[in-house]
Amino acid sequence: MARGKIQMKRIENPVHRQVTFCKRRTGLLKKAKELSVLCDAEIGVFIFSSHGKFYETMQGLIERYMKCNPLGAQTEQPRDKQALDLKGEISLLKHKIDGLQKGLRFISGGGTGAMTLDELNDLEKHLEVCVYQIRSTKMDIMFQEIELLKNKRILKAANEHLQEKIDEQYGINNPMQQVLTDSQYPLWTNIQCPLTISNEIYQF
Amino acid sequence: MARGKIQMKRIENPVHRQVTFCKRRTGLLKKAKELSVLCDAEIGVFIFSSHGKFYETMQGLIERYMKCNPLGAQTEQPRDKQALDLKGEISLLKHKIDGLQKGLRFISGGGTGAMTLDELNDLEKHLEVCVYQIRSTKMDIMFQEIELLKNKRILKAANEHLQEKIDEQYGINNPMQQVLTDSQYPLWTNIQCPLTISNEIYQF
DNA sequence: AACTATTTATAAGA
DNA sequence: TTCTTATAAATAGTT
Repeated sequence: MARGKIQMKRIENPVHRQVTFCKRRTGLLKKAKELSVLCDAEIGVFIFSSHGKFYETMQGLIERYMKCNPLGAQTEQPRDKQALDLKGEISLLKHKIDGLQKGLRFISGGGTGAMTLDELNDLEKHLEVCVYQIRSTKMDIMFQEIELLKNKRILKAANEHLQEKIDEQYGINNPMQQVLTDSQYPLWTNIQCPLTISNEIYQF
Repeated sequence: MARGKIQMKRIENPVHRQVTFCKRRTGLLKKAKELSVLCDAEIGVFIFSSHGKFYETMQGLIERYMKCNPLGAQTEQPRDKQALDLKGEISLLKHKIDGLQKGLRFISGGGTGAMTLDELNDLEKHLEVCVYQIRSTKMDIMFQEIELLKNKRILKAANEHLQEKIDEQYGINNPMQQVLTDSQYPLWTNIQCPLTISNEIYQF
């Protein structure tokens, strides 16, 4: 938009493309923030660069990215920058899910019966995969916790109790570890494992 | 940005705010499209106006909103405009969910164990509510279909078969209708009903 | 919705 | 990345 027009097509020169990406990303986020402030709207933007790097912003979080608002009276101050980023990412995801739910309500409210069963099934399956992935991560964390206990040789009895609980829920012969590391879309359509795992497992 | 600067704060005059919202929304979507085309990036934007109206765009779908791409070789041509809009909304939701999944993978891949169990549980619960809402809509549709069959007095046997199937899955004494119309967040945390319902129910 | 005077964004160069 | 600057684009106020 300056010193000569450019064609609206992919910039082939990788250096130019990267520079333009940087500049325009900043511009887009600024515009999003302005729209949200001026018009009292909720805006979400998420950006994946061609290399897969992930940028995202939503309403209040735009501030952080745009360096206009230094967090202010945040409830807690994580130790390192990575933790801070992850906290931010989690907030972003939650906001995105909220947006998703709004979208769903919009559709359902607009015209009941307008969505076909097949379409609903697709949506459902997508969400199931989301839940499944979260559950996998949860299980990975739980197994890590257990390993930690084992290695430290503390709370031996507690450890056994935990292992027992897991065996109870997932079956002793269930090759859970293998299943959990498969992050691709599963082929089965019925997920029958319990949706939540009691938090008491972490009260030891 | 023209004929005088404006303050970066909420526009109090509702008419001005609405006009600015319209103009800047268009501008934001255009910028998003340009960034995605020029830099080969995946961009998602979703906008809720203060009045709650829902606008959204993601990469390929920006075209439709910006009227740069008249759908082309689409698989089917819905009869009325409303149906077209809903198809669009559905696609948008699917894309958003895809984005969500990418975000999840990004987080899990980045630092395993960096997310706490509690945070994962929160995410999981949110998604469960999403799935639950979809399932509710599915059930509503199924009950409608059954009512239709009843009223038309056709395929009486088939109807009974369908009712049987549903009773089988959800329990004859389960007050499903009442549960389904409650669209607020449920208080229970374990959803144990089957995640999918066989599509054969629609092959009659 | 249009128009247009200005402000803003940004392409190219450093 | 960051800065500069000439120019293209966006848009605030007006019609």
